Amino acid sequence: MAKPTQTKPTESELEILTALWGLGPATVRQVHDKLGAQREVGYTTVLKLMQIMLDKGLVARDESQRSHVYRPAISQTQTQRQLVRDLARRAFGGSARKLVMQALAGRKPSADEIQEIRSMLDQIEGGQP
Amino acid sequence: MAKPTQTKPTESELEILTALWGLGPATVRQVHDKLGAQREVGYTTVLKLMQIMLDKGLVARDESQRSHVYRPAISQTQTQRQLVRDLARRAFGGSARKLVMQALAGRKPSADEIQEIRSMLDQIEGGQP
DNA sequence: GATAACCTACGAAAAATTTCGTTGACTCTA
DNA sequence: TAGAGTCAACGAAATTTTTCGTAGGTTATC
Repeated sequence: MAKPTQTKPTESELEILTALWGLGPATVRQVHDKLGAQREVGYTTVLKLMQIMLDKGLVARDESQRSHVYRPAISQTQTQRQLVRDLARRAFGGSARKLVMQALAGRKPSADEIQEIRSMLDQIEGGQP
Repeated sequence: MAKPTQTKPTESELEILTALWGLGPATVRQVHDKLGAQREVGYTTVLKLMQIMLDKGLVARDESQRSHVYRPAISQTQTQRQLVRDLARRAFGGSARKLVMQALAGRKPSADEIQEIRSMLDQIEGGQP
């Protein structure tokens, strides 16, 4: 059989993954604190979610300490790309281009950011003549 | 009171909205057929969803015909921006820039598309000196 | 060594979302 | 005008996601 088709994280699970990607390996409490900065959420709620994510294979953990240390088990980049593709499909009729346009239009990127994006475009262009 | 904070469409609701934005005013059947091209889904399921969306104010409808004609009641652009912002927050630690980079990297945009994005960047840059 | 603080596990409720069967009515066609 | 096809309404089940209380154990503190 091929790869078991990566489970798509729910919204809450995604928030936790993002926290973990940002923090690196972390305990439930650390994740809870980080999320708490954004919104109200109980400690055991986060714990339970992370246990569920363990089952699903979204995270892994080190149990050698009393406070288990969790880490992401799926690639940040791959997950992000899947999500972008998904949003493009669901809300932009499949067009990632339109999504990008909208993301750019919706903000007011600084000159630096624009420069960065230009570089990326250059790179794409140059890399695939 | 201010605006009632636009209800965030669920995933299914979003697919329907996208269909409606694409089709223009349309009947349940038309939407159902359009969705059916992408995935399996029952007619009454779509009907029910659209009725719920009517309640939520996500769509409006013209009941003067036997087959009611639905149309989106929220702005495509505004909704898309909100969704992008939301995804940026949940999956990219709040950075729309990273989201854009990922969207660009994840595809292989044609030269035309790249050109289009460049133009957009020019416009942004020029418009806000 | 009692008490407080903290941790995991777990069950289960609560809430949100999705799905579909059934009913009663209207419309078209043979 | 009988029958087939279509439609909206609605209730309710099924499923998924989120939330939290409680129990039982470990560690730190007084």
